[in-house]
Formats: sequence, C-alpha cells, structure tokens
Amino acid sequence: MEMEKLVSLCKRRGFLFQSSEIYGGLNGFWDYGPLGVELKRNVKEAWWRDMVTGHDDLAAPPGAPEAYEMTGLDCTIIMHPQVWKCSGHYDLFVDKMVDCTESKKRYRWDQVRGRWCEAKGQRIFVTTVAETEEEEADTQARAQKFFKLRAKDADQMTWDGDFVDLPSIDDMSQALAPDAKQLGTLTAPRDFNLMFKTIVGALGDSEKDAAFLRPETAQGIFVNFKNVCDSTRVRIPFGIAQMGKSFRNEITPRNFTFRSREFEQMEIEFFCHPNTSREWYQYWRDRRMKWYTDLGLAGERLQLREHDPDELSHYSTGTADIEYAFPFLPAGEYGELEGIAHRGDFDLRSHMEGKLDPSTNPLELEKDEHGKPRWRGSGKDLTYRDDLSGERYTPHVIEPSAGADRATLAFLCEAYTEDEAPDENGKMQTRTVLKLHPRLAPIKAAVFPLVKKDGMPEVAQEIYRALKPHANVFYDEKGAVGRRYRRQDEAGTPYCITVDGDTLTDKTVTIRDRDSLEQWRVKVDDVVDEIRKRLS
RNA sequence: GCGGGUGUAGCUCAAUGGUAGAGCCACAGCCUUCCAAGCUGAAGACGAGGGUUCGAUUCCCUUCACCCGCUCCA
Repeated sequence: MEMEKLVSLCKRRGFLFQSSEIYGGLNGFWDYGPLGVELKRNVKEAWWRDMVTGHDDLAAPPGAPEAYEMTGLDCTIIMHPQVWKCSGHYDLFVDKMVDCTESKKRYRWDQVRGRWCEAKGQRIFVTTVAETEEEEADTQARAQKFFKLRAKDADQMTWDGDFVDLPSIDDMSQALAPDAKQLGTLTAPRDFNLMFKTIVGALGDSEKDAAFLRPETAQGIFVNFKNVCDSTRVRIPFGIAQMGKSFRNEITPRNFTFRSREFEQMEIEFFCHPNTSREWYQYWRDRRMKWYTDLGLAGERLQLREHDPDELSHYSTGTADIEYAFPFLPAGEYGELEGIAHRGDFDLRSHMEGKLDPSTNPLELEKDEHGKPRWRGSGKDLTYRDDLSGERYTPHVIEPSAGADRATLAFLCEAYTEDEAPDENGKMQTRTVLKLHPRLAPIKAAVFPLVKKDGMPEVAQEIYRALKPHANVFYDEKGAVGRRYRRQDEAGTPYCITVDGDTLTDKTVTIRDRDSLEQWRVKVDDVVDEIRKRLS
C-alpha cells in the first residue's frame, strides 16, 4: 500500500488535516478531522479502559506475578522547571550536543576533552569523557589501540600539548570519538532545542520565569507518586496511567503524523519491588504487545524488539520496543509505537536526591565543578514503606510508554485495504475499505432506507434513534444504496443496516458486514441488541 | 540542517505573459427496490509574499508546505 493513498483518504474523508492548512500548514503539526477525532478517541478509550478502568485489581492476569492495582492521573503540561532539570531533559535542551555516528552516543559538546597525538605519520585528536584522573590513561589506551601499537611500543606516540575541550578544535575529521574506533564520527555541534520554552506570567522575565511544555507525560506521574500513595491506599505493586499531550521540538518532523512536534502519549508508570521488577517488566512487555494484536495489528508488520544490552541505560535491565512496519519506511524497517522500559529507581531517586548520573552503576548523584549536586532534587521522601513487612525501599519502575497518534496511524495503515466488489452490473470494481476493529471504528453502524419512499426513511430513522444512545451511528438516505455502502467502507464502518421493501411486511432489516459483504436479516426490534452484541 | 523534486477545484490532471478546462467526488432535483448507474441543475482552484511588466497562474526572488535521498531520531 502506498502511503499517498492513505494520506489522500485521510484528507478526503476527514481523518487528518494539516494544522493551519489555509495558511500553508505548519511543519510537524496535524489536526484530526471529524472521523479522525472519533478514531483517536476510540484508541485512547480502549487503552484507558483496558489498562485502567476495566482492570481487575483482585486477580492476577495471565503472565503477571500477582494481582495489582491501576489508577490514573491527569497532570499539567507546564510543570515546575526543576522537574526537567532532575529528569535530565533540561541538559539536553540548553547544551550544544555532538553525536557519534559510530557508537550512536550523544555528548555535550563542552564536556568532551582530548589531546593531539601523532604516530606512524598520522596526527589525531583523541577525545574522552572520562574523569580527570582517568583521562590520561583512557586516551593513552585508545590511541594505542587506534595505531595498533603494543604497550611496549607506546613511546612511538607523541603527545602534543595538554587536554583541551572540543569547542577549541576546528577540524573534527581527525577526532577519535570517546566510544569510537574510527576517526571523524562526531557530527558538528548543534543546539538541542528539545523542549518548547514559554514564559509564565504576563510580565515574566524571559530567563527567570522560563518554563517548558512537557516533552513527556511520565514526569507528572513521578512527581505525584507521593500524592497518589497518600490519597488512595494503593499498595505496591500498582500502576499509574496518564494520557495527554506532549511537545518535542523535532529537528525533522517527517512521515505524516509519525514524528510530530505536538503529540499525545499514553503512559503507565508501574511501581514494584526491586526483586520482582524483572518479572513485571516481562509481563508488561507481553501484555502491551497483546493489546495491539487484540485490536487488529495482528499481521507480520508488528513486532516486539528487545533492545541489545549495549543499547540500554546503565540503570536499566531491559527495554523493548513495540514496532510497526509503516508503509513509508524502507522494506524491513520498523517504527516505534511504544517503548517498555525497566527504569529501576532512577526517576524517583532523581526527584528525591537530585539528578542522578545515568552513566553510573550503582547510580550516583551528578555533581557540578564544585562538587555540589548539578540539579537539586525535591528533598521529599519518595520511598515506599510496605506496612505488612515493614520494609522501606525506593520502588522500581516499569514504563510502558505509547504514542496515541502513532498507534492511530498504525491502525489506519493496517486497516487500509483494497479489494474487489461487484458493481450493479456484476462487474468487479476496486473497493477501498478500512478494516478497523469495531471498537476503533469512528462510526459503528450506518442506517439506510433502500430508497427514499414507501415509508422506508421513517422506519430507518426510528432504528437510527434507537441505536444512537448505544453507539455512534450514521443515517444516510441520499443517492443509490451502493454508493452509500462504499462511503461507509472508506470510513471503516463495520455494519450497515438497510430498510427495504420486506421491512414493511415482515418487520426485518438487512445487516451488511463491511469485510465479507455478507448480509443477513434481523427483526427490527432486535437490531439494537444485535449491534450491541457485535460491538462488545 | 544539506541536496533534488513538487505545489492549479475535495481528489486526479490540462492549458495559458491578456484573470483558467475536464473527469471523479461532494451538493440540489428527477429517476431509482441492495453494492460508486442515469438525466438536469448549481457550486468550486492557480500555496503565500515581493519583483519585472501596461498586464503574472505562467518569468525572477523570497517564504511556507509536502515528497524523495542524506543527516538525525530524545
């Protein structure tokens, strides 16, 4: 399926529009149209119901170590600026960063140091991010390895001058990156304006009153952890869910709604005892995967990918991505729908003690040049006391973090189908149909009079009104019935109910199935029950 | 961020230095008894800004957006 066809259908039928389109659009921002808003709401409602309100707190679901509780939150988009300092997002925002194309690691430009080294007629700049007392040994060892010299031949290397920082170097093509084996793998430094900045207060001072739009919903959950524990009598293990808008100032928004600057997340922070965190991680990974397959992403385009150990943060013992092979990606490539991360106690401890250094294990406080905490935490006690065992500990966190817009887009891609259906002359015509799961379909059923006479519209309208309290149904009497069916096919409506000549005598109507095109007759009085049964 | 391409009606396309034409869709009416039928009618567009010109949708510049490739992907 080519992506343009889906994009075209989304525009034509009112699923998705470019934001501010009459002014030429705005890169990285998208609006949901009349059908799109229903689809996305259904995705979010399915998630909230399946994860939170419909969750059975009393019994352990299949694969779960034990029963657990789920609850929800809705936090503000703008939070105290210190939240982002302790979460680590602020550092990425203010600093120029360089990336290593070999190791895929990112470094603060001004934190990379190095010195020039010459051997075998080649002069290279050996960089390091090691502690001051280790930087000499580190660069020595890596230069030696680069020049393929034995330890006894180390004196063949000539070191030129003292350690200097990366910003003082003009040509990075001769730089050996801190975790690389080849030269010149560092990109040019650039600002990382990850977070959208704003000013709080009408007379706000631009620096002192700077605040940020949240780049993720997760932090709202961490900073409310104590509030939830104090107000709800929840016991570990339990999870807190939140859906809401997040904002990231993407360098390159691309691929329809896949990478947008304003997007909606569906996140769970699941708090558990450190000893069972690994089992909970595995449970959530599988539970979340099943959620997508149950809603129709059942094909080979969906995959669960466990991160390699060297992709993981030091404090994490596991991260998995649920990925979908979007049509706009090259063959064999997948795009992330959801990440399930074992985050250890990094977040709660960072908000207690101050920002921790994610490269340490065990985690240590990140210090500034004076040995003080780089960013101070809240100082509040975010540990948990198990009042049965008396044990006090900092819970470990499993974070299933999903993108609502990405899931919506994946459901649309998976649903888009072209098949063959006969026209009124029996000739086969291409039919475009969105085979959305009934729970996700924007319109659940359409009601038609076969023709606009003989009292058929009146009966059809009665059925429409009887269904309306139970489901989003649509009434249409215009034009030929075949055309109305096709229109509903493109909207993904699973059922069409048609009042015909027989209805007037035997009080039955036909129900047409979107995917099979089959029709069967149901008594008018049973239509509501029949549709409700099929939608549940 | 770099390079290439594109931008005319809701969609697909056309023509033109003298203010644009069609098919489909959508709309109204007629006709229609189950899968985009027919007839009639009406409606609808040169992405934005600037320049050259008597006159620009057309030529030039800028900008915005989208697509492809590179880069990037928290």
